[in-house]
Amino acid sequence: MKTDVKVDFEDSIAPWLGKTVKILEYFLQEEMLDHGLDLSKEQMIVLKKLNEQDGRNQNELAFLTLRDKSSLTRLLTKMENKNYIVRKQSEEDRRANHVYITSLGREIYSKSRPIIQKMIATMERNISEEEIDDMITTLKKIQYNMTSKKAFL
Amino acid sequence: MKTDVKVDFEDSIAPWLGKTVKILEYFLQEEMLDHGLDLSKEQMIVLKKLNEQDGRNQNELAFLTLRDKSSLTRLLTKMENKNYIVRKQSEEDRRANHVYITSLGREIYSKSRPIIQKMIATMERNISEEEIDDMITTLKKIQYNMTSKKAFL
DNA sequence: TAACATTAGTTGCATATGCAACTAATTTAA
DNA sequence: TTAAATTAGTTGCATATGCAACTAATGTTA
Repeated sequence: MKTDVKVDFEDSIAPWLGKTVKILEYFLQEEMLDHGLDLSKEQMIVLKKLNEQDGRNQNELAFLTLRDKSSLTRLLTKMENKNYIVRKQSEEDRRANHVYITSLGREIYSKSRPIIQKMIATMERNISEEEIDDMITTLKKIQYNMTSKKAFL
Repeated sequence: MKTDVKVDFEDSIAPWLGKTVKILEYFLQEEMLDHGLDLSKEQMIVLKKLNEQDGRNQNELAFLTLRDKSSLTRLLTKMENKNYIVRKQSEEDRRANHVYITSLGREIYSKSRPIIQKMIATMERNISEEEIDDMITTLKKIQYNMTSKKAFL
């Protein structure tokens, strides 16, 4: 008989997820500082998305990075001040800005990659590929549960 | 042959973890607002720890909640202003403050519990207990990897 | 016990964040 | 084609956060 949902927060995945992510964030932050990189993890994610596909507009970037558009606005402003990106008003739709990564942005981004790889190598040490795949599968299920409309009925 | 660590960020657990946690945070935030609860998730975690054991000092609370002590200072100040907690200077060590949850704090905390339970029920829907336990096991391994000193050699 | 080191907590400075209200541009409808 | 609705982005206001430098109290040690 295991139809009931666990009642105690402690038994659920939630606090474990939160704690793990926090630990990863601390690791990343510290590594960034140690390497003298003037780049927050949030900015790094934006650079990553732009590196994959340049010229997206802010709406797309906000969606892709799971951020409120106002938060993205300010993030981009800081990145623009550091010359990591540039905004260019779209000619087809003057409300929209295309966002481009600069060569300095690419340089900084490429410097951050080894840090990410080190983090991944560290966290996945002694964990089998199968275990990792299983976890990703479960995470996807959770994401589906949280975002599908039926969940809220 | 699977001794190599995955090189691409996309294949690793990290972004899945980050995204899942963000989605959970959005859910929680929205539910709190909908229920008219003047309580952030961070404040909720503090209340939870105090509800378990009252009178801890700020250092302990910062450690338990994985927060910088300065961040905790400000969190507590806001909570004190809302009369959810009180600080009392320790008589044995006048540098330290004991932190106590008030009756209003307990009331607010108990109102938040159904929200947490709803979140857990939603996220764990159609996920077996075994799957959940496996995930927690893997999360613990990751936490160990990130915090054990050997990881940094 | 006086000098030094450590510890608990606070504050300045910088970053990131969400919601709601807003502007300006574009699209839809009447 | 003009009015209404929608959309992209910005800004005000509030929260939360880390690091480094700081104060005050306690502990250590010479």
